[in-house]
Amino acid sequence: MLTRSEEDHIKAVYALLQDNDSAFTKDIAERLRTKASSVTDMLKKLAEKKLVKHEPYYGVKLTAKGEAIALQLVRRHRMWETFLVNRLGFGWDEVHEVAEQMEHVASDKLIDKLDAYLGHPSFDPHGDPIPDKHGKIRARKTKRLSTCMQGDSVRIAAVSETTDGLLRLLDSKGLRIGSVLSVQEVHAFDGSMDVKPKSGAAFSLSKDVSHHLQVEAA
Amino acid sequence: MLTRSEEDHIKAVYALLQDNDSAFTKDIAERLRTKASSVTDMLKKLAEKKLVKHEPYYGVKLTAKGEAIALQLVRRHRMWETFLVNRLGFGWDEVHEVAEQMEHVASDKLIDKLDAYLGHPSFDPHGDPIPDKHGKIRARKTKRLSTCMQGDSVRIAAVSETTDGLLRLLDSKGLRIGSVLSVQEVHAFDGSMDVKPKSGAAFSLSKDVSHHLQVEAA
DNA sequence: ACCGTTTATTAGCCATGCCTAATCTTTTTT
DNA sequence: AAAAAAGATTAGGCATGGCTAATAAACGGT
Ligand SMILES: [Mn+2]
Ligand SMILES: [Mn+2]
Ligand SMILES: [Mn+2]
Ligand SMILES: [Mn+2]
Repeated sequence: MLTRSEEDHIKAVYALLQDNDSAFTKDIAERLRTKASSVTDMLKKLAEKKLVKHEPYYGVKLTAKGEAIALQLVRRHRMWETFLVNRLGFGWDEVHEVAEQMEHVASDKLIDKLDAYLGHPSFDPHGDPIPDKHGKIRARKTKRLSTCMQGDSVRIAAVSETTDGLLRLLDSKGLRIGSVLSVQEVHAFDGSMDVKPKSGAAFSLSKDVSHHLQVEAA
Repeated sequence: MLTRSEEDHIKAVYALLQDNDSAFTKDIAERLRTKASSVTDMLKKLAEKKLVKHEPYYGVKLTAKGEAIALQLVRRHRMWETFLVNRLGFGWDEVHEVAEQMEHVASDKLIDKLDAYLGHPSFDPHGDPIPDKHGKIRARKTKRLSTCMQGDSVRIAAVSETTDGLLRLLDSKGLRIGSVLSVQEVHAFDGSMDVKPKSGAAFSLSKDVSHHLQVEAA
């Protein structure tokens, strides 16, 4: 059995490996709001348990076993977020912290039953895919809104960074998963972007925001 | 914020105080599957936090603050059990361990929403009352089936000891919360009891079982 | 009233997970 | 190429929550 801290470290490594092919001590520490030295200690322990491969000074990767655990945690996290939003009526900006705790409840039967109860959802409230019980994730071809060009018409597929501030900002602009936007103009100066929703007036999104929106062709 | 271990100790003290007016180190240790010396350490810590009153060698009681916390934990535990049985379809003999973990998820909003989602249940799947958000428990006048006499007609109100074995035994006899029984005969020799359900043939219950059934007049 | 048994506490140890400060290594800048 | 900066690891310490063994207190039976 893994401790909560071990689980959180594995999940952090997994998350960082989505963007780069090695995860670094400093970034793990930042994600977990802890210190680099603590992370080094934990990486050593996880390496002994054969859950990560740690090349000191050169970063860390997950073993197959470690990745399977990470996927299970991601599954639990996103499943609980879905429950909280779809069943209990939480806002999508309110669920992250609670799911961060619930994901550590250890019971395979619980997650299987929850999965059925929720109707085997494929995506969480932030548009992120929910791995199935074998860890399989449905592949999608998405890109960041910030990489789109003038004239592109796109649908918001997911919000990649789960900070409540960003989610509330999207709420205030009426944006949600599934919203369709056309890119009117991209400003070279600050990377901001003018977009127009299907119905309603165009408005501007900062690069900070567009960078965190995953979109697919509409 | 309390740790999981602190919470479990407070809950154990609360549970023991239901039967006696002081809780003892040995019994707390037994309930938590830990050692008496570990309990002593924890009681000292909880006493410093003003959650218990500990008279060394003479047992421990809860302060008002401690009791409020215990009631909140009991509320969470029973609420999650209700969710697991009523919504996810778990058997009443399968939920204790999982609820033991879920009760430590700290979020008042979560429990309030869950309460509403479940329709403000007053009792958990074992017939135990669920404290309301202020810690109020609906009082009932119940007694152990083992104290009943020949001729008494009673309704099963709660199963006081939550061990899966007992629950499965009750399942096998077709007994559940709300079942009505009449006491046919009490055998002095072993304290066993012949009971007859509303419909069906009479059968015998050992004292071990009747001791753990809380009943009310039918 | 005493003695043995039960129960509780204390003393001392250990693993875990965190920290700061000191010491590498690697990378970047000059 | 050397110096500086950034990043990582190691060394050493601390709080938590366990444990066993030793000791102390309370209780029950004679
Ligand atoms: Mn977590
Ligand atoms: Mn999410
Ligand atoms: Mn618990
Ligand atoms: Mn219960």
